[in-house]
Amino acid sequence: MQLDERKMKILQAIIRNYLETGEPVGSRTISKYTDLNLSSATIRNEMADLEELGYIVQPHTSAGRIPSDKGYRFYVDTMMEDKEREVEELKGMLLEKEEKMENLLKQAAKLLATSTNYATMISAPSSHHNRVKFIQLSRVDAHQLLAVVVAEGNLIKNTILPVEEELSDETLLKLNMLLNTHLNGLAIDEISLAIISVMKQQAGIHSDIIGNVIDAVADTITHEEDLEVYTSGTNNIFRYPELADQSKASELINAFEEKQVLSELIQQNLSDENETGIQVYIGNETPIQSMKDCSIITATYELGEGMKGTIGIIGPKRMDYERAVGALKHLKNQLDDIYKK
Amino acid sequence: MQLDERKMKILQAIIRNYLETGEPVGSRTISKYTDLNLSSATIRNEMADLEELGYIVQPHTSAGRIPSDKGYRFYVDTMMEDKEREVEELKGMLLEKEEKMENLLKQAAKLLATSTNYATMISAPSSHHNRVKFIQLSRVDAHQLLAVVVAEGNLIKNTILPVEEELSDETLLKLNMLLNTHLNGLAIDEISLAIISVMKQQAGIHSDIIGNVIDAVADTITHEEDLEVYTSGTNNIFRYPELADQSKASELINAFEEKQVLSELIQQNLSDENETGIQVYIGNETPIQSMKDCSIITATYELGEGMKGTIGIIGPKRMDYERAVGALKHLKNQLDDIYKK
DNA sequence: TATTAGCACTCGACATCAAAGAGTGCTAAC
DNA sequence: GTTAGCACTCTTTGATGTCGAGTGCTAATA
Repeated sequence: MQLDERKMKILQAIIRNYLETGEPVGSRTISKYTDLNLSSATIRNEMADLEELGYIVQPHTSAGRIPSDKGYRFYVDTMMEDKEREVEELKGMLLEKEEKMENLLKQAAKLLATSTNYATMISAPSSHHNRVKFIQLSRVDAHQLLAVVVAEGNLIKNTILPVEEELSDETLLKLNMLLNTHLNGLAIDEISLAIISVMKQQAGIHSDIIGNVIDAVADTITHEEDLEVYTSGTNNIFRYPELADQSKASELINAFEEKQVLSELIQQNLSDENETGIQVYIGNETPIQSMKDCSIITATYELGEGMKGTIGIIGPKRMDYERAVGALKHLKNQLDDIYKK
Repeated sequence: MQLDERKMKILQAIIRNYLETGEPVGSRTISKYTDLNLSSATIRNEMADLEELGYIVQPHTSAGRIPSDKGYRFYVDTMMEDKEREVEELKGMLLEKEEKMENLLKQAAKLLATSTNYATMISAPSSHHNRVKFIQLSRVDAHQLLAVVVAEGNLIKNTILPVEEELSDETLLKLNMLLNTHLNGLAIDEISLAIISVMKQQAGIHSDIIGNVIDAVADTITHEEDLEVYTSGTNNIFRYPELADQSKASELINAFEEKQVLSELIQQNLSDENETGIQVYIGNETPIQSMKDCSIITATYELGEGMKGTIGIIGPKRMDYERAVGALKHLKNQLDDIYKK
């Protein structure tokens, strides 16, 4: 059995209707809803076929049909091919300038959540492809050194290093030279043990103290930033009865609080990346088990210099995909533009 | 009418029972529960008195009684005076060492949440009483300076400052000297406009650029850190039916996500501070409107050098206060001890 | 052959009703 | 002051019946 044009139309009608109402949709509704001019009986036959093909399911005998994951997938794929509907309203969704990146991200998540009524998340861009621009060791007091590393994107990392013996100004200068000549211009993830050991040799392998300092600086640079993820509008899940029952809500909320869980999503998004930068995961397609009753839309944004982050929408499977994708694109573009200016 | 000893015993029995069961408690239960050897009829009379005094309420006619806020308050106050019950189990609640404060705090919140089954929060200690230890300006490139400030507690702040003209090494050195001589040893919240203007004068008022740099450094130092608050176990609220209905849960979850709201709690806790460092807010006593159906217990911890933070438990009004307070004290002590070592 | 009308059937949603049970307040007796 | 007894109230629970939406199937129709 094939999915002919009429079946497609009917399927689309079913899904559209279900997205709007959230109620299983019956044959009579479709018979009136579409311009196919078919009786409900015919529709019933077609629906039986669509069910057999796996695009729709019946919650129980003698109920209307609702889309299956496969059905949604079909809908999203055909929809995505259509020319994007410009949602006028979304144009008002504008990010304001923010000094700190953290606040910018929080703002973005919040904006997205309020304008879509879904839960949202955003991850801070990762920076391990950035290049080291500047390193400096300075003496805070006799037993403490301060190491500061500046990388592309004005990313600053620093630590206090305890030292057992006070280092002379000369040694410090020498160390600074050494670190800068070897590490400047390297991407953070290019710094290897080999380079570190070369530096140690040049510094004079006999000095443990200096070796420790070099190790500590290298650690500081390469140390993976802790995952920074911000969420907003978590409580929007209560708008959708299919997600709002206690056990599901509890699981979801837990996932939102344990940002660690969301990193799955970020990984997945970055690895699935395509031309548009937009991913749609429906139901069981999602990488996060606790969100299998949800649909997730993610986008990769880029704050320049390879600093890629993920912004996403998490909502019920019957979400307004067009609008959600539109909003996400709109925001992604704004984020991408920020660096260019 | 007075609260004589017998009434007190009955009240305590009612509350204890209600804390355990979460069900309105009737006269017959108390008659058997206590060692007072009174019939249920007598208890009924006493209960009528207690209701008149405002310690207990009836959800509806012909239901048992539940404690009012006033009742809980009485219970907590008398309980707090009692010798603290040592909860054996809590001794296993131990913080592990963590390099980064952020992770330590997250761990503390999580530990507290899992061992109490309530929602928890913790705020990073504020640092504006800390003293400046070390300031350094360095040139990253022709048009960018890096300013690093180290304060007590090895608190590091930094910024990149754009400069229009390249500053000579000499100027930079002079600026470094100036900044250090004037600001070292001052607490962050002691840095005033007066001091800044003195520095500007000494630097040579005619140079706008230098003035701007000084301003920017002062900004960096005094800039209030963004509120850092971590939460854990938010979904524990679903364990308590009285908090788990959709509208309440949604409101609560929103409060937990909008960390800003929790800052109210932190302010309140820091200003109400008493000898024990522990606060209990019951129902309407809480500073956060959306938590008026909850009880909140907060503690002030100190990571040394005046860096005070707040750790708190948010649960239903019928929470196990003794256990919660015990757990909070236990954790507070551990946090306080970390600095001492 | 595809479509449609008709019809019996299924199932959830909802309202109604009765019975059970917990608990009270009051009165009168101890 | 305490208690037994009793009528009364109110919630909870389950059973029952009705309604309506929607189906699948069959037979008639274009």
